[in-house]
Amino acid sequence: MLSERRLEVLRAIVQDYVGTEEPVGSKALTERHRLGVSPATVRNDMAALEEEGYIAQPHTSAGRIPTDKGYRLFVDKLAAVKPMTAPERRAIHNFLEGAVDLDDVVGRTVRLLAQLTRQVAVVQYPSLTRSTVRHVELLSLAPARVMLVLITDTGRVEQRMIDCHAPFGETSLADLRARLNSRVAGRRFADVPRLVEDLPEAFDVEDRGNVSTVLSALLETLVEENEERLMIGGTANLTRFGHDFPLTIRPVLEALEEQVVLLKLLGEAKDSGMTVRIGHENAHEGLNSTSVVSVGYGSGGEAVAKLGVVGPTRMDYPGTMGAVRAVARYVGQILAES
Amino acid sequence: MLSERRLEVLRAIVQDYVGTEEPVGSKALTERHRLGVSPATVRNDMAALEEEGYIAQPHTSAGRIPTDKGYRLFVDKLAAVKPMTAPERRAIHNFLEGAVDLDDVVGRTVRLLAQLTRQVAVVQYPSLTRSTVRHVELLSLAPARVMLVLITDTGRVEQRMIDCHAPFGETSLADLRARLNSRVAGRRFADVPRLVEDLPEAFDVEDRGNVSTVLSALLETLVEENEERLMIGGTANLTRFGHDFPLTIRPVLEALEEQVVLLKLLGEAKDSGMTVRIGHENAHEGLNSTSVVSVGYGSGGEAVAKLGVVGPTRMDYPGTMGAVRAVARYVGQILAES
DNA sequence: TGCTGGCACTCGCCTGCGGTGAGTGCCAAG
DNA sequence: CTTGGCACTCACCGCAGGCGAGTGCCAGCA
Repeated sequence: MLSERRLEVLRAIVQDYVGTEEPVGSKALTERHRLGVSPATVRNDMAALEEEGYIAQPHTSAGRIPTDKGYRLFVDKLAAVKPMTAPERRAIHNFLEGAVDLDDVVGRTVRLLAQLTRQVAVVQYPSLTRSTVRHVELLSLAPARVMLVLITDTGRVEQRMIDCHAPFGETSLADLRARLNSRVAGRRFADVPRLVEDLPEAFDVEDRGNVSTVLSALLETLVEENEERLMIGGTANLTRFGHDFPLTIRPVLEALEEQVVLLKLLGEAKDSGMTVRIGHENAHEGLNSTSVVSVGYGSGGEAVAKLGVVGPTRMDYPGTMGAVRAVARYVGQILAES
Repeated sequence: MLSERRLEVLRAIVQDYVGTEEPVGSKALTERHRLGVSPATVRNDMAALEEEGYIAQPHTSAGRIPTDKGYRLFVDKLAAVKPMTAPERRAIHNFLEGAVDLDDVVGRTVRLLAQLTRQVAVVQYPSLTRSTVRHVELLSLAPARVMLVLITDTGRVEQRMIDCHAPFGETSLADLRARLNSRVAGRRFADVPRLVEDLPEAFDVEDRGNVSTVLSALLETLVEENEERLMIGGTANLTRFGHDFPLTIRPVLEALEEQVVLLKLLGEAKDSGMTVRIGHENAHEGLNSTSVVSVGYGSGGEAVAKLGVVGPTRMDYPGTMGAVRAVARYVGQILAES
C-alpha cells in the first residue's frame, strides 16, 4: 500500500502533467506544490511509484508521466468531480432550453459538451428500447404500400415503408390504426409485442396477411437496436491532442466515424453513475491513447441513452467529469419538460 | 496567351506535384514527361508561368508548385473528367442499392464518396424546398396539442409540435387532414401556400383559429431552409493533408463542424454541372487551403440537393471529379427507384 | 527508519558548421 | 526560339559540442 504522501505526489504529477503536457521532475514538483519535503525525498517516492507502475519516464533522465494505471488510481481515489459554478450551470440551462425539437436538443448538447470540455463530444439519441410509444400512424401511399410512422415520448420519429402482399383497404387500415393505438399508446416498447400478439384475429381473413406484415414491421422497428443514432462534435479539439499528430489522431478519427464502435463504447458504460475508461481499458485499438468519460441521461429517473466525451488520456478528469455530469442532468430535465 | 507547350508544362507540373507532393523542378519534368524539349527551355517556360501567376516557388532554388490560379487553369482547360471504370461503376451501384431508407442512402453515399476519393465527403439531404409533398399527417396528442408530420416524395419526414389556442376536435382535425391532403399531396412545396390559402374559410368559425395555426406551422416547416441537414464522412482522410499538420487541419475541422458553412458552400455551387472551388475561391477562410468539388443530384432530371468532397488544393482533380459525378448519378437513380 | 543535501552521470535538445545536391537565372552559341 | 554551360542559392543532412533538467546513489543526521 502506498503511503499518504506518495499518493499526494502522484496527484501532483497528474495535475502538473495535465497542465503542462510535459514530463514533470522532482524539483519542479516541490516548487509548485507544498509537499513539505525535499526533491530528494520526492525522487525516492517517484522511484517507488514507478516500481508499482503508476508512472513512467519516456526516456532516461527525463521527468515522469502518469501511466494508464496512474490515471486510474487518480480518478478512483484522488480526484473529486469538480462541480460546475453557478454561472456555468445557468449558461448550460439557457443554452439547452432554446431547443425546438429532438435533433436540436441533441445538436445543442453535443456542441455544448464539446465547448465545455474542449474535447470530442458524443451524444446518443434517446434510445427506442426504453421509451414509450406516443403514437403509431399508418399512411396508405399506394394500394399495396403503407408507411408506418412511430412517434415516441422522447419526440423521436421513426418511419418505415411497408410493401404489402395484397392491396390494403383504407377502412381496414383505419381500423388497424385505431386498434393499434388504443393498445400501445403510452406503453413501453418492451411490452408492445405481447400487446399486439392477437391483433390479427380481430380482422377478416383477407386482411390478416397485411396486418401481420405491418405488425412485424412495427416490431422490427422497435427492436432494431442498430438503428440507434448518435451525434458527435468538437473534432477540431483533436488538434490539441499532442505533438506527434498524424499517428495519434488518425485512428481516433477513424474510430469516431464508426458509429458501431461508438455505440459499443457508450453501451459498455455502466447504466448509472459515471464511467471513465482510460487508455488501454478501451476495447477499440484506435482509442488506446484516449480516455472516454460517459454517463447515462434520461427524462425520468431512468437513463434512456448515454453521452460522453473522448479526449487524450492526459485530460482534466475532475473538470471533464463535472461538465459531463452537469450536461447529462440538464439534458434530462429538458427532455422531461418537452 | 500561353503557348501550347507552356500549357503542357503546367499540366505536367500539376500532375507531378499532385503525385509526389513535392515541388517539381525542370529536370525532373523533362525526365518524367515527353515534352520534347530540354530542361533549359522548360525553365524559361516556368519563368513565364510564374510571371503570370500560375506557379510559384516556396523558396528560392526550389522547384515550383501550382498556385490556385494554376489549378484553376488546369481544371478549366487542361483536365478531362476521368470516367469511372466499368467495375467501379458496378461497385458503386451495388453498394448503394442495399440501402433501406433515406438515412441509409445518405450514409452509404457519404462513406462511398469518402472511400473513392480518399477525401472528406459531404452529402446534403434531399432538400425540402424543391421536392413535393407525399402526405401530411395530423395527430392529436392532447386536446390542444397537434403533431404535424410531413412526408416528402424523397422519403424524408419532418415533424413538428403545435400548441393550439383552443381544443381541436378530433372530427375537425380529421376533416382538415383530409382536405389538406387532397389539395397538396403530390404538389411542389412552392405551390403549397397558394393552394391552402383559403382553407380556413371552409371551417366553422370556432375552428378557424386552430386551422390557421396548423397551416402556418406547415408553411414554416416548408420554408425552413435552415432545417436542411447534411452528413459528412471521411474526416480521417484529413491526416493525409500535408506535413505541417495542426495548422492546416484545425480550421478545416472547424469549418466542417459548422453545418451552416457547409450548406452555404454547397449552395454556392452551380445548380447543374460540377463546381470546383479552389483554395481562396472559397469564401470561408478556414477552407482557403482546400478545394471543394460539388455537384447536384436528384431523383428526376432535376437536382434536389448537392454533394461533394473537400480536399487539399493539391488533389487529383480529374479522378475526384469523375468519382463525384458518378456517385451523384447513381444516388439519383437509387432515389428515383425508391 | 526515514529524510536530506551533495554529487556524478545520463541524455535529450539546441546550436553552429560544412558538405551535398537539386534547382535556378543568365548568357552566348546554334 | 532552343540549347548547353556555368555560377549561384539555399534547404537539408549529419555531426560535434555545450547546456541543463532530471536521475540514482550515498553518506550524514534526526
